[in-house]
Amino acid sequence: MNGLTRRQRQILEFLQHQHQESGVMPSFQEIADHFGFRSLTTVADHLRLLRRKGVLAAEPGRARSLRVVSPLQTLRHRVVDLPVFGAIPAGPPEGRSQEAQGCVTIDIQTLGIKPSPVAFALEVKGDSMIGRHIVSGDLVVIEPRAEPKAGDVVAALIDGESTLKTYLTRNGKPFLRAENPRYPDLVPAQELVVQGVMVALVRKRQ
Amino acid sequence: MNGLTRRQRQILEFLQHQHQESGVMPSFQEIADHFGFRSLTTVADHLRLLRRKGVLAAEPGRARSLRVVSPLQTLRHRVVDLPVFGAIPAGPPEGRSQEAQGCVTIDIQTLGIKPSPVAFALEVKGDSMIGRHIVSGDLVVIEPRAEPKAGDVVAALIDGESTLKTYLTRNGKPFLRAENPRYPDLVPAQELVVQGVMVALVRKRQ
DNA sequence: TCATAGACCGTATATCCATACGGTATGGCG
DNA sequence: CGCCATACCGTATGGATATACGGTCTATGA
Repeated sequence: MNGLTRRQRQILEFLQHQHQESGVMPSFQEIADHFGFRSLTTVADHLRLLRRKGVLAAEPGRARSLRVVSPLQTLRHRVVDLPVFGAIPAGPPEGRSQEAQGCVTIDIQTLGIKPSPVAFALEVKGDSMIGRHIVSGDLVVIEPRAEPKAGDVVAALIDGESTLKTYLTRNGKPFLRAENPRYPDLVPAQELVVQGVMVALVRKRQ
Repeated sequence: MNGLTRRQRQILEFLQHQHQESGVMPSFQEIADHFGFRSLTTVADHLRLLRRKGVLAAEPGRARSLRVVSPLQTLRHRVVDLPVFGAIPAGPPEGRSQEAQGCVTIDIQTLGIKPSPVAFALEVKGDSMIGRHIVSGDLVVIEPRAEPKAGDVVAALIDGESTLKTYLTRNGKPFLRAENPRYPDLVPAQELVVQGVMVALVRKRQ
C-alpha cells in the first residue's frame, strides 16, 4: 500500500486524530497508553520507523513536536474560522461570535483575502442574485473592511435583514441592484448600511 | 476592548501564530525567549491571567497543552486538505499528491462530505456549466467514490481532459449534457470515464 | 497616601518527556 | 537453517517543562 505496516498506519491515524481533537500531539506515554504498550521504547521504535519512511517529522528533544508530513503540506496555507450568520443586526457587529449559527473553516489562499478577523459568512436566501450565479443556499464570505467598488457584490442592511446586491454608481451616486429581472429592485443607497463586500462563495450539494 | 491588556493580546497572538506555523504550542521557555523575558514566572503570570479571563485553556502539568479558547471553537469541525488539479489523467489517480497544483483546506461540514481521502478539487475553465451556475474559475470539489445519480454534476474524462457535465439517463442509458445552449454537447457515455461527482464549489473574487 | 493590579526578575523542584541500552518473540525469505 | 525486519518489554537518565515561593518597579485609582 503505502509502504506502511498496519500498526504504523494505526499510529499515524491516531496522531492525526489526536492533533485534530486537542490541538496537541500526544506524548510517547500517551501513545503507549492508547495502544496498551507497557514500554515507551515500543513507541519510540514505531515513530523512528515512521520518520525514516518520511511520513513523520519531529524536532529532537522537543516535547510533543511530532508532525505528520504530507506532500500536500508544502502547499498548505493558514486557515481562518468564519462565523456564519443568517441575518446581521445593524452596525458593526460587536459580540458577533455569540450569535453565530455555524462556522466555516477555510484557508486564506482559497478565500483570496488576508486573514481579516472581522470577516464572516452569510447564507443566501432567494434568487435575487441569480444573474451573478449566486443561488439560494450558497454561503458568501463578506469582508467588512473593503471599500465597495462599482460592480462589487455587497451585503446591505435593508429592513433589519442582510441582503445581497450589486453595488453600482451612476453620476457619482451609488445605488444597489438585484441581479434578477423578476426583482427589478433599484434601491437608493442613502439610508442603507453596506456591511461588506463579497470576497468568496462556498456551495455545497443540497 | 476585549478586557485584555496590550501585552496579553501580544502573547495570545504569538500563541496562535506559532500554533499555525509549527502545529505545536510554544513552551514557557520559548514564549520567554520570544518576548525577551528572563524569567519563566513572567510567562506563567501572563498565562494565568489569560486563563482567568477565559481566553486560554490548559491541562495542568501537560507540556505544550495550551489552547486558545474562542467562541467559534465549539462550532468548529475537522478540516481536510484537497489537492487541486487542472486536468486529471485517466484512471483512479495514484500518486495524486505529486501533481497537485494547489491545496484547498476546508472543514468537512461546509463541504458536506465525510472525510474522504480521495476527494480532490478541480478548477473550472469555460462556461459550459453556466446553466448550473458554475462559472469559469470556480473550484469544484469532486468525490470519486460516489455513484452518480441522474442530475448530478460529474467530472468526466474526455480527450484526456477533465470536463464538467450533468449526468443524466434516458431509457436506462446514461449520457452527459453541457448546461449551456451554446454548447449543445450530448456525449454518449460509453467510452467515457466518470471520475467523480461534484459535492461542493468554492468561488473567490477574481 | 495607601491599595491594587500589571509587568517583570531569580531560584527552586517535582514531574513530564524523549531517548538510549539491552532484551524476547515472531514471521518472511533465500 | 540463518538473517533480517517488525513488534514488543523493562529500566534508566538527562534535559525539558510547568509551576510554586518570594521578590521589585510602576502606573492608576480611591
